[in-house]
Amino acid sequence: MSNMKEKIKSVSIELFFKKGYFATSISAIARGSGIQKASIYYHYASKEKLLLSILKQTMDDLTVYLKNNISDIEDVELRMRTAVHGHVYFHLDRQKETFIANSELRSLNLEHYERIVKKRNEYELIFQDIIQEGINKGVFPEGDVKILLYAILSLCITGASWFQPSGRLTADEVAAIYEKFIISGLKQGKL
Amino acid sequence: MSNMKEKIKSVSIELFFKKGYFATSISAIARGSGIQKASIYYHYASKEKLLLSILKQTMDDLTVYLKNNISDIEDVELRMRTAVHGHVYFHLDRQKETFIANSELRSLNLEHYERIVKKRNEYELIFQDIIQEGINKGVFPEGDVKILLYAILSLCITGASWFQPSGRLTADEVAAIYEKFIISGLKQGKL
DNA sequence: GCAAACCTAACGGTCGGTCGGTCAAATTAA
DNA sequence: TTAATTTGACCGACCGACCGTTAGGTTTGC
Repeated sequence: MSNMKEKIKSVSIELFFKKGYFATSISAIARGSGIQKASIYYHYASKEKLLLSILKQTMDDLTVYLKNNISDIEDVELRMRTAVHGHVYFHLDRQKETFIANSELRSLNLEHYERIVKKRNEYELIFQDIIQEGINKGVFPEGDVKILLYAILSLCITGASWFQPSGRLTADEVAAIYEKFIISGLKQGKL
Repeated sequence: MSNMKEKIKSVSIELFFKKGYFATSISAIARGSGIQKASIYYHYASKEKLLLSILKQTMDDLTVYLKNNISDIEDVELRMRTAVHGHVYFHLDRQKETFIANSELRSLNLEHYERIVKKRNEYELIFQDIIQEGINKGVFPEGDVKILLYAILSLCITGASWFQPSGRLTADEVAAIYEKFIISGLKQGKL
């Protein structure tokens, strides 16, 4: 993997995050990368393939990260805590990519869209299984698993949109706050 | 206000919601409205003014709705409950406009952007005041007001992105669930 | 000397926006 | 009451700018 290919990707992440996919031109990406726009096509077949490559990598990294985090944790509550913490942390740590992954899905064509959604579903299923197991074992009270799932995931995801790395709280601190908040909510009572 | 002007706006909301602002062309809006694209400019001075008009109206309606809801409620906890419930309900009831208002802010130029952000800040301040008053009066425990605020607002807002009006839950039911969840979280303990 | 990495130049197409004109309905003037 | 004029709503044709993309030539490092 050449340096320039990575450079183009990181410049694209910056611009897609700030302006959005459609509002970002290939020329702007080229300008930011210090090359001519035609040269982009030596590294990426099309603008959409460039976006796809960002989304694909982000989703893959996210899933691997989650699996590694919870793989050898037996206790359901602790597994949930760890999963939430990691979820938040990843979304804050890689704020721009995850924001793009959530806002530019619709910019993909149908085939690519379905490829990414499939990955996202696999990721969500891991969370859903933990919640369900928690309910089955009586650790969490009965509740609407789907609503719980979406509430948890979206709460953490939007955290990424206001979080400022230079702010007074670190990603780990925010993750800890959210972890506590969500576990409280989960154990609180019927949602 | 002519019929066609409203028609153009509602078609735009539909398209901006589905495809995004930049991915929606004036031609497409015209096609959906049953007129030629030149005629759009009889009703709106530019594409961006059209977007601005949607965002402006949505934000104004949202603020009026909130103020009306909580105006004569003395008890802080009840005021917070009502505010949250109304916030969620509005975002579900007018799902598409609120989604656009949150995703297409960056599509505005600086001047228009600041106009809308100012409105949003006013809205958020109402919430923040309720939280702060609750803390002052000891109804809610000490906590980071800003983080609480953003957690609450964003949780409700993202609800609008997965909510399906034809689904098994009504907007009011979802609002009730979120209301309970958030109040629990607020009263739970230090965030 | 060869291939990877980059360039210049240009392509067709679409974009937001403008222009002058049409045409029925409303308004005014006779 | 009718003729003349204005107005509101819209259209078809067109503009320059910019878009993503391609073709083909040039440089650079091994």
